[in-house]
Amino acid sequence: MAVTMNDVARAAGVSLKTVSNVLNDYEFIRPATKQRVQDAIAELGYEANLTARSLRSGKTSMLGLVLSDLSAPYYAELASKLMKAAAQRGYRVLVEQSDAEGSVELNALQGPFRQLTDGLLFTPLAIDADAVAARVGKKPLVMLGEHIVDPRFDLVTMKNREAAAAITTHLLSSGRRRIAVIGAHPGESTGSAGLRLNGYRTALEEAGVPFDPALVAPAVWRRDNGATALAGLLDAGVRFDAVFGLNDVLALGALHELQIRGVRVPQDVAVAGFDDIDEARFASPSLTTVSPGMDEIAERSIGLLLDRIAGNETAATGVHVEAGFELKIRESAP
Amino acid sequence: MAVTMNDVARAAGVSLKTVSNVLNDYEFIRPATKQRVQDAIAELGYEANLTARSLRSGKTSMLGLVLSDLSAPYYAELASKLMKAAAQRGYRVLVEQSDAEGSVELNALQGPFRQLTDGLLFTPLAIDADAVAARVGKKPLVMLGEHIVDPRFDLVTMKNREAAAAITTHLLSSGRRRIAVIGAHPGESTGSAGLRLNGYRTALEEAGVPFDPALVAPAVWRRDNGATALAGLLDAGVRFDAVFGLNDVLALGALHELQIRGVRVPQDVAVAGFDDIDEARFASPSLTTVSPGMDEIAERSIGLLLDRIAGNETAATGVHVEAGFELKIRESAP
DNA sequence: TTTCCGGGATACATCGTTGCAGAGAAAGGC
DNA sequence: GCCTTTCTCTGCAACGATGTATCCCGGAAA
Repeated sequence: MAVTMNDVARAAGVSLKTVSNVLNDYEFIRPATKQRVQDAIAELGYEANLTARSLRSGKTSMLGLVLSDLSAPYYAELASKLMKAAAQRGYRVLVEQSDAEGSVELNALQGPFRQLTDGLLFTPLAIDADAVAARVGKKPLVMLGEHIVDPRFDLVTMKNREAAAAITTHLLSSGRRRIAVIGAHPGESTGSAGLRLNGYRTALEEAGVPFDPALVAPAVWRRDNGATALAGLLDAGVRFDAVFGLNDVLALGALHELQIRGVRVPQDVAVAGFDDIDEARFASPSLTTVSPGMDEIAERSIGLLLDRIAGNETAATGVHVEAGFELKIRESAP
Repeated sequence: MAVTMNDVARAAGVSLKTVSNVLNDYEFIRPATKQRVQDAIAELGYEANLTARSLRSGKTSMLGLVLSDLSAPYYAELASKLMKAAAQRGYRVLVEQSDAEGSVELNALQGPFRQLTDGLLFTPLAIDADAVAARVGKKPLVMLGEHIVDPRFDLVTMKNREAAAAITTHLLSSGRRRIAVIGAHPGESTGSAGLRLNGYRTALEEAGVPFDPALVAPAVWRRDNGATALAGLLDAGVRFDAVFGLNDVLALGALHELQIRGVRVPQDVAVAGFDDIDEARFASPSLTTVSPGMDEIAERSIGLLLDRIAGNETAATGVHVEAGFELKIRESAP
């Protein structure tokens, strides 16, 4: 049996509630009493039972993080930073992998997962705003990413359009004119893929370069798909002098395929990505990409969520935060 | 207020305890009663309160996973697989990042983190077996990795020595004679670094190739350190025709540095790694490495831990499991 | 001296479950 | 027809903490 508050109370010769008061920094306790209780706690090695505390208080000190796949480098790095930011403020993060399955996402909103957490960081991929709205209870929820942009929800995101436009402009300014895009999600206009593609088109337009749909290859955002999508373009005889992978793993997969085929990077084809995962810096050649301000995203989203939980943030409508971005010009597209 | 068992009981016209019995699949309930309770549950949208259940039962249905850094690809992939394996059996995984800090590791063994979980998957890096033994309570703990190999603890690991020897032999068999090693941890003999280095030396010995300490570069296992360590060797004028990174990110960092310096891989220098992270397949050139059976490790460690929790595994001494390995011969060292 | 006030401590109920013990009814054995 | 066993369901206590209400006491005010 573990040591309980009762044991401490007995040892200190005070009531149960006084021990509780000491632990919760209640204002009016005589210093001597407080000391006695603290000594007893130290002596017995008492540790508060978090489960009991949760039951009574209704708080768990855990935040939920729903994402598709923790093994994707972007999510792994993000999760790591979120956990550190949360830990600094006394919270833990419980991760749920959805595999982009709608059913999992829905369950995360109302099932046991929700119960275990005081608030949710949610990266929806399969469900839409109304589905979320219908199921989200009164517990705070902050959207991450851009699949759902809706005034009803708090949102922390990045400048997808602007950053994609900036990197496209960079490619254009180095003389590239036929820039293939890998990782489009046809029909999508709000998600990351849609916004980044939009940024790409905006940049082309500004530069007066015509948009060629043949250059756009759809792909689910995984490394292997980056390679196959690029292979598809080459095999179809599409000609291009640059590749913009809508995220880094796609770009790296494409880079790999180019090198297999003996296409020189950046001489024959320049390659750019998006995310600036650790790996991008050390690819061969190193990958030109966009750093979307992951540190800022982690800090702000944890901050916003905790403000909602504490009731410090009271905006009736969703707060939208956009982190800044930074181009990382490297060897693959100088 | 959420719907409680009491509400369900009232709605179904049975006692609180009967509802509990239905939920816990108690044997002796009339089908009609069971049905009535289930209907009431469905109608009211009742969901069991996990916190209350935990308090009463002493189980949380969560497993703890302690590792140094979730953003390291190997750990990210492992965590992802562990979470999936656990989810299949009705458990969640709560991750704690230790940053290889002893204090964090110790706290994970006894603090709140331990309380929140029914069992621990532990990758110790900073503390030793006695420190663990002194603090580990009665809750099950399974060691992952090889920093601590001790008959007192359950352990799921990989064939570090054998696999490292196999890949070294592969390099030797392709004619390489001076194989640099990156990522050694001086003075360590039991951890992954120590065992893999040991395997390397064994293979050299068997092949009758002399061991040259100058070829061994220490490095903490991160990509950037792989690059700097390799640069150090080159700058020191050490000559070699192959590089064995003790894990993949080290090898990839080294690969990057080689390419910056214009060293051709594999023509001038072959490169091999260890872990077979997703990235290895798509590096340029693709990375020869060892797949350490991560799926098996994930399955077996979750299985073992849950067996301990359920009391199905009763061996008084630690159970040691070693997953099989497989060489992945790719372009960087054909 | 009495009254009032606020600091300092306490008792009790409560959060929503599950374990234990037991009650009542039906079924089986002689 | 009685006793035992099996089934079905119930009530109460308990898990370990916190919120509310209350009580006691010493000093200030009347």
